[in-house]
Amino acid sequence: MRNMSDIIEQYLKDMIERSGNEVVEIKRAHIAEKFDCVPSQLNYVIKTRFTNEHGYVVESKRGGGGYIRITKVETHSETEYLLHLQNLIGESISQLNAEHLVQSMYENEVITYRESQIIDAVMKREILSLELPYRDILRAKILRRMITAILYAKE
Amino acid sequence: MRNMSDIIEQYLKDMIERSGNEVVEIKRAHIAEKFDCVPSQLNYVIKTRFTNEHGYVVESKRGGGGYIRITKVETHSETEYLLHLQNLIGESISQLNAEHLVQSMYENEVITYRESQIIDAVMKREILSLELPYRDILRAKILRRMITAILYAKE
DNA sequence: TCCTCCTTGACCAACTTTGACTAAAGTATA
DNA sequence: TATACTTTAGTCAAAGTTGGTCAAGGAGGA
Repeated sequence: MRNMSDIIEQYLKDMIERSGNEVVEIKRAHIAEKFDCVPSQLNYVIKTRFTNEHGYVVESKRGGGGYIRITKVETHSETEYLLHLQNLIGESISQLNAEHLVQSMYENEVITYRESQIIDAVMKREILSLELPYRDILRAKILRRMITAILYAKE
Repeated sequence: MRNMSDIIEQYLKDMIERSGNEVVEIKRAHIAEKFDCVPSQLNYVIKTRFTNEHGYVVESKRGGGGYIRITKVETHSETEYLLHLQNLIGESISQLNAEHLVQSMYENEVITYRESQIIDAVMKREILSLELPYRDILRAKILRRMITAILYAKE
């Protein structure tokens, strides 16, 4: 018995998968009606579950014929995908965004579950134990370096 | 008549067993009501009887649709070894010693090559970028936490 | 008695739902 | 065109729903 946001998240991900893992285009009000919730709940779902760090790109348009389009980031080229993530990290990253990003790597089968657990462990603010903003900067440095290790780990 | 905590402990363990010795997901308030106790008693039971050392992993989520999930993990043969290493690390460790230790885990087939590369990446002094002795302390904290992740990674 | 473990509740933190208000884009009309 | 109206989506903060922490006090045994 999950909550509405989880259900909508799953519904959208199913749609994306059925579309051949590419893209889904919805009408906000239509989905809201289908699940009997307020339209802005869709914005909440998107903001918390379909961010860049999660590996999605969201576009939208208002007015007549408006839409929300969610595109899953291409991961055909693993190298390109990882470089993209490193770019996303930049000089600083929050724990939450880092975790989203790690989850994305796992879901895209770029890392194993165990690897995701190992990486997540280091992302915790209580482990990095520095004051902001230095903590987020250190986290970014570590995460970028770990991704580099993944990129070049050839046995 | 035993105490409430023991009863709840048994109840949860029975649930886990009935699930095929795997996992149980509960709502804190619901169990509290069932046993007519305050919700925080569940936290006490979990903290004293379902720890990692006991062989359980506990996850939870707050807010609507919140839950507490308890998963039983089988203790590997290398558990002793990893606990020993954590002991060895202590409060502080140099880059060199850390690398030796990671190498040892790899040679003992407790981690994969890729995992060793990922862990090594974070051990570098230029990544941790703090002054001594804080750098060695941070490294120890990170390494110990990563080993914990390996110890209790489900799946 | 003393010590350890258990129970309880006040306070806190995280996550979700809701709706009023806002902004943008399309459409009709003067 | 310019303007007004309609149709969408976006933002934000308040309220609601869970679980977490901590410390004080209680119960029971050595």
